[in-house]
Amino acid sequence: MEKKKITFADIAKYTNFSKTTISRYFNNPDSLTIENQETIAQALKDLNYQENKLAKVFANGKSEFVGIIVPNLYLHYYAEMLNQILNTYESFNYKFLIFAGKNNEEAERKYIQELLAYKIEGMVVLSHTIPSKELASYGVPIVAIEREDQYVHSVNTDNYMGAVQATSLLLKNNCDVLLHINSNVPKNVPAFGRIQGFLDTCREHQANHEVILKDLGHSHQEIHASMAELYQYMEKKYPHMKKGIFLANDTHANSMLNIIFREHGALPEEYRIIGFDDSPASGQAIVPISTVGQQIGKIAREAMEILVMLMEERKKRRPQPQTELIHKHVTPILIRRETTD
Amino acid sequence: MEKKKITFADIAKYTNFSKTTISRYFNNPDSLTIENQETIAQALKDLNYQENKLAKVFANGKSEFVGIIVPNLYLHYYAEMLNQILNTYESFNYKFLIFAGKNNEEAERKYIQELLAYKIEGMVVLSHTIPSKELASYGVPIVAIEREDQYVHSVNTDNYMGAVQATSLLLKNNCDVLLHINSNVPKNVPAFGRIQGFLDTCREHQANHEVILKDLGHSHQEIHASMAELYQYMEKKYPHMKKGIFLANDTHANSMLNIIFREHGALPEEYRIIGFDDSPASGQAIVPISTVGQQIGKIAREAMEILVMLMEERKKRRPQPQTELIHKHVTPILIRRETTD
DNA sequence: TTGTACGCGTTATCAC
DNA sequence: GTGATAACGCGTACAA
Repeated sequence: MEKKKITFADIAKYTNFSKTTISRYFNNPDSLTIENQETIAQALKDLNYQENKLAKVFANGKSEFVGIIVPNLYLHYYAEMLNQILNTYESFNYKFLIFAGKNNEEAERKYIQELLAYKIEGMVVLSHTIPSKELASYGVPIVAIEREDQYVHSVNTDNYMGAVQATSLLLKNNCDVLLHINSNVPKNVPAFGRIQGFLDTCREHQANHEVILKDLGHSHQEIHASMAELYQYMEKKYPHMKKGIFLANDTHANSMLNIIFREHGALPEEYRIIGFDDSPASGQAIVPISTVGQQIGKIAREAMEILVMLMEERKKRRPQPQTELIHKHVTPILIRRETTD
Repeated sequence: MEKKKITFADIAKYTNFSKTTISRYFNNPDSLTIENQETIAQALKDLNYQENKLAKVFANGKSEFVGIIVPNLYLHYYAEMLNQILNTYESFNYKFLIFAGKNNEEAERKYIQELLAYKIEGMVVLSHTIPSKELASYGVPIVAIEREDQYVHSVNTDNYMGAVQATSLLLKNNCDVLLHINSNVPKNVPAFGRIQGFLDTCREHQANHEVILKDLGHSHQEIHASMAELYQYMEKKYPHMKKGIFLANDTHANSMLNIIFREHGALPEEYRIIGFDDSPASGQAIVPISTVGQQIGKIAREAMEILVMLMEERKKRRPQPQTELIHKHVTPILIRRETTD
């Protein structure tokens, strides 16, 4: 194990060049003769040089770090989003410093301070706890994904359109009554569009409908219990009617499907179900569940493209600060499987 | 937006102390009088000082960075492991630089070079592509999780014990034949223990058994098709016998369960099923699936504890290099749900 | 095309 | 208890 690390000074001594020339070899190789390039290349091998980006960053101020704050990685949605963001490394070469939030403002503030201390050039925020107004005040380019975004740039799924598609599909299935089951989503988060899209579509088509908003719990057990209760409710309130249920996500949809399926030994014609997210749960359910597929890869890429643009602009000698906020929407894709006709 | 960043020099000027004293305020505050501490604290607020860890790291060489290489975040297992590792930040204060591998040796080598360039103090490797011998040669403390680990420290689930527990449960269920379905796991990766544990337990109890090792595919469709085929195979080969099936993971188990359930409208007594991992899929299946629960949180913590120990040792003036490899095993927990009696 | 000298923001080593 | 000064490894005018 080589204990002493090789620096430009060592290479310079070894090749009889100056440190500057070594530096140029890395940053502007064309300014050296081919011969000298080869000399240095050989020296790097001989000495087994290991580049030191920290020193480089320290000298030129470009850390190439992007900070990410996710609420958790338990939900497939966040894990996959992180995955897709990490994959942009190949295109943009930014490195990612990641913190998993704990639904705790103070903790997340600490994370942000830590990120700033490491001189991140930008930040992608998926966590919901800290208001966008505060985020915007940190003086670092920020792109939010699927959260309240009044004061920061953002990329979101077009939740409204997704809901319209889902609801329309249920209408085409000739359902007698349409139900939307969701939690009490605040109006200022993008996911609220799922409720609004459902309502508008139902009203437009003068369809019999009901929106059920309540805390459905977080653990699987709680969700399952909520769904069981709602099933009983629907059975009583809408007997012998074809019920089209649009659930807020695939986990909920799967839970509801399981309850119905076990009750009937199959999914009866009387129930049509559609979820949201296209999470693995939907495809691997006892009956593959129709869903609205978020284009996670596209969202991640758009977010990074905006962030990179902002970060690059900032590094210019005379930066033109982006004045208007960018709020990009990515249209989700309706995925028809077996829980709808 | 404060454009000019405040440095120790600014604070020193503002307070009429020297830079050294400012540094001491952060690293050894007790060496200052209370009075002076307060003076400096006030100055920090007045000037809105933002610490610069990069400069600190550059000066003292302790980056507090740990590199992580995961194969992907699509599988819940890796996502949750990453989650748990990230959570150790609260305890150890190490920051994580993360790369998602692409099953591509060259790409992962590039990632490792990048990590080394950022002067990571240690590395947690979950990816399988690069041999442990090469990993060990990079001169950085490394802990592997659930992968080939001949030349590096590691923390793994006790796969053998997990398989013994699963198989024993099937035996207690009075199955006439025991089947283990898995892919062709190499002998040198920890997961091979699942096969060995199954075999040893069956032999010990002189139970009728069969191990089916084949490529089951990676996409949900492929897996589903493989399972459908295996179901037909079992129906023919073991008619009217009570079949106890131990599957390599919960995704496979869920797929097999769905096939059986749809065929019979329920899970017949003739089939008993157990998976591995305790992934959400197992609990949320049409019939909650018995499984062997990996203690992901515990594994993550043990891995970081070992890594931290190694990293701290290395920072001492006269480090005592750890000579023997540590291979820690974490016992999994049998989770009995409804697919076994 | 190549070299000199200094700056980046902190810590470490001596002094006082 | 406090201060001056030299590292740390690289980039970057400015010179040659």
